[in-house]
Amino acid sequence: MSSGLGVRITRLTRAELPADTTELARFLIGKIVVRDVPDGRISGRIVETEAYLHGDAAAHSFRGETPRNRSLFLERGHAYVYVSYGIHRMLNVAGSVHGIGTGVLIRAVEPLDGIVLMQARRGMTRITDLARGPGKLAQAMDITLGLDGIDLTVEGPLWLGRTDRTTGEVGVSVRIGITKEADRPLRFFERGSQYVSGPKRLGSAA
DNA sequence: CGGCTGATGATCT
DNA sequence: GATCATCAGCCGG
Repeated sequence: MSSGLGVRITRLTRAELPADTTELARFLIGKIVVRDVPDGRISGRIVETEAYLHGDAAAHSFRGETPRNRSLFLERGHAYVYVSYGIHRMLNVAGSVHGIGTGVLIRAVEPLDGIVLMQARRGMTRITDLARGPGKLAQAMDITLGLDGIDLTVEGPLWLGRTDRTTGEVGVSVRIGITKEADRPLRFFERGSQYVSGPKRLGSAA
């Protein structure tokens, strides 16, 4: 915010997170990602997610645990951050119990706090383009590999919260940018939000 | 806005 | 050596 207090955000507890990964992906719509950096707070309201499940050929965990995807196998509520296409970082929330690899990809947020910081990091000003897409989101919110594996339900540099604002109707579609298991309805988004990525035919605009 | 393409480098086979 | 859970830029409508 440019003046006064930021948005009132309370931290989510692990117990609040649905134990089913698909339910978690839907639950996270309207919740808040908070990134506390030395310069201040960057936060955004989640408007788009995708679930990646156990036994799902599109999931990074499908072929078992490796050094990269290790965090996916942590208990739900931990961060899994990885590098995509050699350049973009992606933020996921692990969704299952220790030893089972599932997760929710956070694809887009509506900027709340720290918009000036996001604009500086993104090198552009248009609010609707700051975090519309997982790579843009990570760049705007300074999501680094150093955050991989941290617990998002405790105090720290990156955590999940909620506000008292009500969430709009949640739409469902197929996931974006994958070829395996591409027909499963595992993408969730807030209908009508201007901050959602992807083609309009998937319902991203109203 | 939709469609296409090249960039880019970590990861795993 | 192949494979990407993407993006910016460019083009046409």
